Amino acid sequence: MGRSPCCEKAHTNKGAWTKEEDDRLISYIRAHGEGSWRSLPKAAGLLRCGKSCRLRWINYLRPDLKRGNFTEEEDELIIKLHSLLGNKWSLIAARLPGRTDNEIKNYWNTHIRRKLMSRGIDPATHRPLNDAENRVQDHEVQASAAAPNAISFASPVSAAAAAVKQEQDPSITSKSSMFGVFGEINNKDGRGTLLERCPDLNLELTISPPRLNEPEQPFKNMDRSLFFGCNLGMKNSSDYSCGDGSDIGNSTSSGKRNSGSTGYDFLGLKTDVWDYRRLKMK
DNA sequence: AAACATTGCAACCGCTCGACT
DNA sequence: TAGTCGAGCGGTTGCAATGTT
Repeated sequence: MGRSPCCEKAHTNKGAWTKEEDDRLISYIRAHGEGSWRSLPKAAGLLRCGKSCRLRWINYLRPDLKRGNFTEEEDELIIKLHSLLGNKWSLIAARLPGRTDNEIKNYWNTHIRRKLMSRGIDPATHRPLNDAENRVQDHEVQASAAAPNAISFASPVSAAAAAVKQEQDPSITSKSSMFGVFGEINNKDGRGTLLERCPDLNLELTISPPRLNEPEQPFKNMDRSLFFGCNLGMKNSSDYSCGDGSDIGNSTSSGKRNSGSTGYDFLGLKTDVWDYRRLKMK
């Protein structure tokens, strides 16, 4: 038995929204609030899919949206956030009040990409376009790590695939870390590029400790658990080391282990593993 | 003025995840 | 434990607006 469709497609409108539909949606949400998108269209008298209503509200009708052109400051902030987060548009949007993920995504694809290209910067990697030396060879890494030195939120599947690849091919280094933090810090002392690149950027990430009793062998449970173990490429620095989870899976460890500890010390918080899903923007 | 090409963005689609039963 | 639902996300598409020839 398959999952039921989100709406009866035969009886729903598609395409551009009319003024009347907008008014209906606005007045319904004003009266009843957001949520229950599945039942909303019927209750509001709209011949639309609930998903479509949600999108229309979030991306266009919400009263707190900031319309109009992006400012230069917003441009730069988006670039910085993208260099750190990759194509995590919702996370980027969370740092830009009044802007939506869809809007930022479109803006990135139409304006900022071109802007970076004109500066000679690869928008995918945030490195100079002719910086061949820095090209990452592993395809899996390229697909999931939009930005070297960036935190990647690779899927468990691709992470597992990377792990298998790494086991099969020892030449694949920690750059293709299965646990989703890619790239290396290229500073001579091996410290802090990630933070130094954007010293004025306040991400205010809320990081919670890992769940207790996290499975010790993540491979057995990879579809349910993605570990945000990481070394941030700072494997030679005791200041920035943290779990990359590789020892858990008996793979090559690329993280520096704190002596006498059962885990790594990420930002001073000792832990075995991190779950990126618990990383939330304030 | 017309035809064609390009751009920008709203909307859709498919997928994933957490919650619930 | 497995199935289902509701919600959210990122990639892609379609089309109107605009620019160019």
